[in-house]
Amino acid sequence: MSSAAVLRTYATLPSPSTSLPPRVLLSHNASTLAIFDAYPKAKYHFLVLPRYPFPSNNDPESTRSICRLSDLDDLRSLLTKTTRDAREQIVGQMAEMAREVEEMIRDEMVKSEGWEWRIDVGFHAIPSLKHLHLHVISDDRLSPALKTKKHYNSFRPDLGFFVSIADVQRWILDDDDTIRERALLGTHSLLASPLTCFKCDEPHHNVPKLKSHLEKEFQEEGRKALARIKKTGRQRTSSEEDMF
DNA sequence: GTTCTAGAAC
DNA sequence: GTTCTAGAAC
Repeated sequence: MSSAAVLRTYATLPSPSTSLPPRVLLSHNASTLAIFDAYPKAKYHFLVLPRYPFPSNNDPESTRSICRLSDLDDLRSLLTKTTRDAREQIVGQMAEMAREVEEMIRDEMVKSEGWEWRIDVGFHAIPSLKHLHLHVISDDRLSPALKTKKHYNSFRPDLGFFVSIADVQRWILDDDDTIRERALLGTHSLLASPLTCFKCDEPHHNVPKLKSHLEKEFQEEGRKALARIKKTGRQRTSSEEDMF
């Protein structure tokens, strides 16, 4: 399947685990699905989708939905069309599933590479696929499917096109329309921003050169992390541990 | 979102 | 001459 509606198809399945193969479905619960991104833009890249009908936290068994299907088109419609209570529940459930996915990714990182690296969790301001989806993506950005400047810039954590889940949760708490409107101003033109490394700001002439630089960044991070683990027995400092 | 490919960039 | 990008088609 490869239409723009594929995510919506997944999100409306009454029984995801019997309809989707394990190479597509990572996990699910009453309100959300976690799936493998079909064209991963990093070593680890998953999507978290709200299911429809979306059940209320107060009545998880009910088949009644707390929002309309069209309210789940994208981040903008979630933030502008749903009730405050509904969007709080939807984003809250998505964030919870994203945390579970992060845990699975960290386990895999330790198994495969022996160290853990950053994971970014956020939405695209202007998505190409219909149905709200939250990206959970490792910050190596090393993948054969990452081919264009657009791909790369759409996941830059600092550009405004990729909107972190933390920002979205803050807007919902503040419940301020002006903040929300300003925050959703991410435009397509951002994707034409110059190619620079989001870790060290170094500019690069084209995507292949950027990709070999990212490979170097990853190797170097790994070298440092493994050295620290060897020396201290753990990767993070005690103050960093408190954040997890 | 991807694939294909013409022509720009080098 | 080859590599790479970006717009059209899907």
